[in-house]
Amino acid sequence: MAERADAARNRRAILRAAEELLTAHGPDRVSLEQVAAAAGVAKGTVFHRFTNKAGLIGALIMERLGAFQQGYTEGPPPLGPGAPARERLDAFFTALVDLVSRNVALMAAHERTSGHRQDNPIYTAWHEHVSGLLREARPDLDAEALGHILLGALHSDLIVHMLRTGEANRLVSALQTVTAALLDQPRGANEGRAAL
Amino acid sequence: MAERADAARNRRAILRAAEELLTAHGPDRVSLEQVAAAAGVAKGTVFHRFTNKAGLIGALIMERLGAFQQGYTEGPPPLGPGAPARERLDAFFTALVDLVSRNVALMAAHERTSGHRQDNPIYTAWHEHVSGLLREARPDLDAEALGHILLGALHSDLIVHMLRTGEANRLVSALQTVTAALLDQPRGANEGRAAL
Amino acid sequence: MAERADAARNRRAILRAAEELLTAHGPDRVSLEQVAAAAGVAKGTVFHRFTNKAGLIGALIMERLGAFQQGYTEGPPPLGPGAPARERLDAFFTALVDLVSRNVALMAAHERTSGHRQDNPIYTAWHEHVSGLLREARPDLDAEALGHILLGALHSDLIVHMLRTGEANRLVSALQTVTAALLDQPRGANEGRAAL
Amino acid sequence: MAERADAARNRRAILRAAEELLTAHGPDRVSLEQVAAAAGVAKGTVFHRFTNKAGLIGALIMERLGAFQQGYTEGPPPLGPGAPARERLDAFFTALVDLVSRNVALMAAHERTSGHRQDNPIYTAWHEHVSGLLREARPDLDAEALGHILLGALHSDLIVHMLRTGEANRLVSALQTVTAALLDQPRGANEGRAAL
DNA sequence: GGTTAAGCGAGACGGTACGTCACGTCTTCCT
DNA sequence: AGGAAGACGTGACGTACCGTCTCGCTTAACC
Repeated sequence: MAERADAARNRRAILRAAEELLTAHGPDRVSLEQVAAAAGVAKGTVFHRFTNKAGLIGALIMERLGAFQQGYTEGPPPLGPGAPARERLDAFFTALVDLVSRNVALMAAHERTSGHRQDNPIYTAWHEHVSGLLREARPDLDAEALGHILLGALHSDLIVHMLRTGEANRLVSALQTVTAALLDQPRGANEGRAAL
Repeated sequence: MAERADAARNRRAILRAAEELLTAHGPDRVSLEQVAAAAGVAKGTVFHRFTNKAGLIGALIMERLGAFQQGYTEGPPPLGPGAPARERLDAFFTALVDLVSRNVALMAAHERTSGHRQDNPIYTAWHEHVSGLLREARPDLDAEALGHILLGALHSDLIVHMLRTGEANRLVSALQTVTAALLDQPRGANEGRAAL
Repeated sequence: MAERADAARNRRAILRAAEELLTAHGPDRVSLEQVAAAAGVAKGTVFHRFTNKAGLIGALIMERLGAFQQGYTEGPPPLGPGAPARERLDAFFTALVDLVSRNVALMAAHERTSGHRQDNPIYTAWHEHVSGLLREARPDLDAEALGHILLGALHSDLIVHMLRTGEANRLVSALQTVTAALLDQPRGANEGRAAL
Repeated sequence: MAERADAARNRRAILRAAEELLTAHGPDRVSLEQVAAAAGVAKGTVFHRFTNKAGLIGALIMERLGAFQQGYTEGPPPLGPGAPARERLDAFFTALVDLVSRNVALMAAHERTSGHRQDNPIYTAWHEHVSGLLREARPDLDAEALGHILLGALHSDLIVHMLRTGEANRLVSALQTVTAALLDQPRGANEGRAAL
């Protein structure tokens, strides 16, 4: 059955109210009752729709980041397919740091309320993308583990820390430094040490 | 006045009880009332001693990680001073991943209950150590940002993820791959791209 | 238009399910959703048919007590017309206590969910019957008020209490004692005190 | 430990607020949250103190009816000891109808939210009083059952019904008619019929 | 026997109150 | 006098139920 008209209206109202309150005060200072009140809706409705606070924040995140998914899978190069791996990685991190920066509050809320990052479908997609590109350029490296390390730089804590001094671009540069170093590294240079 | 005997006894009892319960069930599933009960103490005592849940977990962490501090600042090489930067970094990450792995539950609890990582004295010390060594070996790189990225790999989420498949050593290897790549990278190789 | 076949089938199924659940667990422990499920029907159907919980229980009561109505208005003596008032009253209370005893759970449910007893058509009919007979035998008494008092003995609480010890017949006896005392009382014996 | 000062203050505030709201709107139209708000207290406090709505109303009833207990057990005749049973019964019902009339709303609330009347300590005390006096005057009757019947007249529904027309005194008169009839009835008059 | 519109069934939905839980505080008692 | 004890106040959470609403289906009456 299609979503009822009033349901859709309330869904939007709740998301908008949640977005505003969460970005303004942070997830722990906002109760779902406040969200409900701000949306002009009863508390039960919020739970009915989004199960709990994590669900609500998750839906918000999806709304924000869902569109980005397309950009790096189907969009034009250098973000999308068609460019060499290194350039796609650089573009990906640039775009991602930017995206996360613009949604820090929500991301932080999400990290606090959700479980393991690695169980999150969005993170999983990002990781597959990054490790795929790494593997493409350097099949001899442990792309999976390296992917996790690189994406670790996108924890909201760190982003906030860098944003405080207005130096988010340093983070991008550093990430690009790392990828460059990895892709340029002579093959087998690290062989003997992996056994440690 | 020195700490009274009963106070010290209770302090220890609370820490032991908290440790056991937290590692068993995670921070959100354990109330301080349970901790108090398990320690054979009243709730007020727990708060009197540790202020709140974050304080209690912080004390536990300190107890566990405090000793390690000495190892990398004053201990014997390659962890302590005396070895080349790269070896010290390798040793540091090896030891740290091991340490965190053995205390994953507590670390996760700490991450959930504390504020920004970057405001935490332990993290700060780690970061100063890592970025110091990086700077020593490669003064031309942004050691500070790179330090944060490398330490990002020690988020409990990721450790847990790697431990699930018993592959924590892959994480160590990957970290060493990254440091090796960074330290071996031709100077200035990344210059032009940082401006992106 | 006559009631549709499926509608009739569902109506019966709902009544049967409601009856069973209500007598088993009491009205507050049974949701209409449970009733619907037990009847193999959607919740909306229950509301469509019976408006609300009070309506459903009311319908059940009607089903049970409706037949009795005939007994005391048109049936054979001593319950029906033809016998002296005292005997009819005795027969009425005997029959009524028995009837209520056999439907205690439903009666209790009904009392809880309906409004004032005195607004209920069934109760009204009972009261008119009883006060009519009283007035017939003793026009000098306040038959209306006495009728309410006598019928007060049929509150489910009291019936349950008496049934617990298997002494419902004591209640019948006591009621008959009261009616006998009232009808035998010398006229005007109470006159002076009513002014109190 | 004695009740803390703030606890006592809150207890009183809650009772006052509950009293006012309940008598004004009835129990089903008043939420404990409203009571809490009106009392200037958090919802949790109300539950902490009174467990649930039934508990709160029960406490209110106790407060109102507790004092009356003394009147008929230790007070001056004709209510208290010293007068003949019949006069004490008359006085008791007169006083009780008056008391209930003045607290109809609360009594109705109590009946709706509590369980069986017969399990209620106040009702039990009333019943023991009434049946004791009946037994004293007429040991040959079933004082226990008759006591329940007489007290049945004090159901709030009936009181409300009588109050509607300003005829609560008719109820008192009728009750006195019944007791007079019972006490005056020739001994053994009802013998043969009890076997029915 | 096919058509159709009114009644009916289904269950998602909005709303309200409830009771629970854990936190952190406060007073009081004990050592 | 400092520490321990636990009653207390607080507010968010998630649950349960009610009654409503919309939409799709069925069925019985009519062509």
